Amino acid sequence: MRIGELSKSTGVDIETIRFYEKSGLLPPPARSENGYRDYAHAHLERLAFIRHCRALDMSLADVALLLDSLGSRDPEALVQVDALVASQLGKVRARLKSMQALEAQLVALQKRCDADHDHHACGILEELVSAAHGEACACHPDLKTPAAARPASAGPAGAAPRNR
Amino acid sequence: MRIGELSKSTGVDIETIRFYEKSGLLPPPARSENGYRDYAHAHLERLAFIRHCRALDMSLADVALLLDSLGSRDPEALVQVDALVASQLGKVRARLKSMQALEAQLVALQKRCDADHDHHACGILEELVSAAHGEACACHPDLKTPAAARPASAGPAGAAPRNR
DNA sequence: TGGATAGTCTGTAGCCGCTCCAAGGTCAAG
DNA sequence: CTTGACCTTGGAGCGGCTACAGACTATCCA
Repeated sequence: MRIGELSKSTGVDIETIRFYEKSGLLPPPARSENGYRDYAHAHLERLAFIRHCRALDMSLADVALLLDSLGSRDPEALVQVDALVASQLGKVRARLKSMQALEAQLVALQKRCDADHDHHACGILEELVSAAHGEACACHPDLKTPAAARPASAGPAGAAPRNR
Repeated sequence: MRIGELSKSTGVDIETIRFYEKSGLLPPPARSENGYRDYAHAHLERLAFIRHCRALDMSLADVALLLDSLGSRDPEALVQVDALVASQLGKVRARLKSMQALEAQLVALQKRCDADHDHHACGILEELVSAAHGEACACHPDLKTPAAARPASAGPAGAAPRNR
């Protein structure tokens, strides 16, 4: 099975497949005489597994961990799998919460604009500017005091720019 | 106002401030004799504006657009602002939807594991593997046929790995 | 037999939005 | 006079791809 076939049957881009190989997630396949990669069925399975995990928004590092657990008979590995899924769920829920706050903020912003539609200026920009002044704003009431120290880790539910 | 002060009063990391300057979002401030950056109040406002937009999960490119609109009296710019907020809301809602699907999938996965706790193997891994086989799985029923062509743009609600 | 087209190879660079580091300059307090 | 806090520049690194360039191979049709 050549890389194009594998790509088509999994829906994973060719470049991405090679990228997975380079990063050690997908073992290097055999090569046919012409140097083309020659994948076995196991590769397809493994690749599908990877994509399934990625669809669950796991990091590639986490996926690598799972793949290790897959191979081992070690019962401790299974505990790790449990923990990984739980932590993943936690992450997703946290992000979900902040996205919901975000949605509300955007809706507020949009309403503000509709309301001001006949006036001389767009309410949205006014709103964003007044936020910059540190005044209370419809969409971001919790940011009233810009000088306040931010919680060191994991910002408020108000969806701070996500870092790595 | 030196960069440290600005950083403290906005909660924005010093490195990030310099990064914004480099990328043209924050205009280069005056310099005092020793070469230190010397910010005016306008910079603080602009920086707060940027962070507010980032908190709404807008891209820096979008923020740059908004900042342009801020300066101009052009009524067309305001239409653009409208559109930008609307599209942002659309993006957030789409992502929200896929995150919710994702949550459900993870919960299903977790349940599967609890159920199998006394058995010889962890249900989670079995589940993920069976997904790789293309069998129906509790958490990802829409991925039954891996060979099926994927919708070209914007994958199913099932939260495919997000691209740019 | 030749040429077009499609597939594959390697390697490198770019994207976003930061974040961190090294190596040095500047300044106030003790 | 040293210590320590602050500032400067430039460059590299993160994750997870994505997009090249330039070369080779394979397959088709005339």
